[in-house]
Amino acid sequence: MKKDFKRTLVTTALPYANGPVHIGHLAGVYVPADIYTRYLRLNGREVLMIGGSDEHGVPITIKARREGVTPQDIVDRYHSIIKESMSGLGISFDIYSRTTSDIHHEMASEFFRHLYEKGEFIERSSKQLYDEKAGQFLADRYVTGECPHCHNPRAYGDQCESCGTSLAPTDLINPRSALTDTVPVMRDTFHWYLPLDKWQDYLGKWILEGHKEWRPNVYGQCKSWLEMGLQPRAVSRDLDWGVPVPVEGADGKVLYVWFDAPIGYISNTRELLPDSWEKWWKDPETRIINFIGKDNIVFHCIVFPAMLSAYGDGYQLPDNVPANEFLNLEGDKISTSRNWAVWLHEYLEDFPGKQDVLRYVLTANAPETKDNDFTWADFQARNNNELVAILGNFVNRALVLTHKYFGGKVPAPSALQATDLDVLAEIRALKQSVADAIEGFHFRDALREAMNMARAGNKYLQETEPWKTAKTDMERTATILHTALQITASLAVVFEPFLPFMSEKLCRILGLTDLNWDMVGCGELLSAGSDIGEPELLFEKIEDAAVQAQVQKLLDAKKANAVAAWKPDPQASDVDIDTFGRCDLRVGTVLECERVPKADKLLRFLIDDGTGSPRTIVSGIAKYYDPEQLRGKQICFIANLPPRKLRGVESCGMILSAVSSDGSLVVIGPTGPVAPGSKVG
RNA sequence: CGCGGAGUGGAGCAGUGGUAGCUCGUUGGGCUCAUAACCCAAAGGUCACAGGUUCGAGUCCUGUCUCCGCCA
Repeated sequence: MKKDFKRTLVTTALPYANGPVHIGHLAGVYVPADIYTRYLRLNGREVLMIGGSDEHGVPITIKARREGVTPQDIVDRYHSIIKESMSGLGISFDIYSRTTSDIHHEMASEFFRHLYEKGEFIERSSKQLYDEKAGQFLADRYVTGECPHCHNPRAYGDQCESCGTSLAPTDLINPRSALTDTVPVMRDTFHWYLPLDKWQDYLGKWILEGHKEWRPNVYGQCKSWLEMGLQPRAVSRDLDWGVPVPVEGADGKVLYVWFDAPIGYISNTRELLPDSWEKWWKDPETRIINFIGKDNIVFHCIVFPAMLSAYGDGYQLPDNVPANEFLNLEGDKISTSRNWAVWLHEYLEDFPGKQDVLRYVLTANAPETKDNDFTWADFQARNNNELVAILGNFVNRALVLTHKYFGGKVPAPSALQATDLDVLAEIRALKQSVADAIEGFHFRDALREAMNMARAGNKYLQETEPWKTAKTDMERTATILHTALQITASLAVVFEPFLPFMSEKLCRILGLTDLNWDMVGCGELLSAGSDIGEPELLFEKIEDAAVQAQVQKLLDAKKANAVAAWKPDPQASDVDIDTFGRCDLRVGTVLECERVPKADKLLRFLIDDGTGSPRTIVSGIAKYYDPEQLRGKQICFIANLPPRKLRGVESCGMILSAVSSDGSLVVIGPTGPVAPGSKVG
């Protein structure tokens, strides 16, 4: 830290309350923020960790409409899931509140009014598309239509995902509302804008000159925005869900969710500390750190600082904004709407008592410099090969040996040898590395250095071999185990920010209380003669079946989602009766059916088509039917397709089948018996 | 199209001018206190591609390709 601040305020991006929290949120924001906060507390620093749900905005109203409930129902549901699951993972918020609270509405409202009265806003009118059936204005992305450039029929009002062009909703050909699929109309409206351009020089100097130490992704994106030139940004919306705009003539208008959400950091602080909240926001001795994901960079580095500066009254700007990149899942990007995610509340149910495993994996593989991938195979490997094999095993070795040779009491050491002094010195050096890494927001490095302490412990036992000295020299054995136990105690402390559940358990076994960072590396943490509890395993192996079940769960979810999203193909263009009549459709009886050798998908049929000479048809449906299932059945086929060779077998016609929403396939046949060769039409 | 980030041994990731690293996996050896765990050693990379600057480039410059974000 460049400057010696008195206290630190840690804020965490407010999760949007239209769904539960998943591993992407955790790896990006909450786990690193929690490590940082716990570390500061362990150092006896004055620190607050502020969190809460972001409960306004259009997507919540849409979800509510789809489910036929109120927006309040939606946010109540997800707020409690999020709050409970965060607590279950040991994310140690000092407060986790919500933006629908009275105090937040009051605070956000007052914030707007103050800026309004100071003349910090400009008012602008505009034309915007309006959905008459839904009775609301449409955000850009809720208008779809044909792209004027590439004529993709499913372009969004902000961008065409087919050709990548940025669009305005009014550019679209045949625009439709994504809410009701009706044709929107143009209406006049007006909004208040925060003129960011007014803060261009101030923010530019603050970031580009004052905060070169910010992460490259954060600094780079700010630089880019500043160089393009800041533009006024709307801070209100035409919507009935949110904080009402508190001025005359603003009926039907609410604060834009991005305006009110960051104020949530302040109102939540105030809710926690009604009398002393101000020193956390307005005292230059307070260091503010915003933990966020990369999608939030401009709001936290440009928009919110501009809001705070416009307000004045001593509000402090963040000292750092450590933004992480994104975490992918099994090679695909995490998506709430596609249900491609590992949900925290489900993880806690599926893996009870394994909170630290998730914390460990998400930290060890945190997307600090680029998008990273979470896989269940990696989750299992890190648990089994690192937590169990390295950390758990070292602690277990030390505890078991103590019970075996010294009846569960910390043995008194004699003179320490070079090996003993070396390993303790190494622990102290690693402690410093961990501290430096955490203070520099390099949590992945910090965790690795902490694990190196356990590695050093294993190496120490390997080199000193107390199980051998126990046969000849109990005094030496006592010294070795005394040292090994001190290392174990150091691990209990150093891992507290990362793996708080393991730390608590180990402290209980060791009888360690009142943890403090200074305890790490101390050679006399556990005094000779004190009792050590029965050894318990800190981590246990995770079997293949458990992770396979998780992978299967993901695949099932993906499939279920595809089924839910399935719609029949649109009707094809008209065809005249003569064209149709030229298709010779007939019924046949399956005489023989067998797999085509060396072809996974093909079945070879011999069909009685009434002509007396059986017809051969090859069909690519072997994945859906066993040959026996179709023998003797009657099926429909097209008789007059030109013969075609498939895997060397000549196929005379095509068997008709239907593909269902879940991708399954069913062969089409008559509902009652008919003569082979009967025409279909 | 624009802007920012990223592309490194089998996997996941560090590394911003000077002999290419870490964790896991693999192979060989050692140990046996420990959850078949631990310790040692080895194999394995044209650092996306093509040019350029430099005595020297994963690292700087130019171009190309691919992925992610800027829209909740």
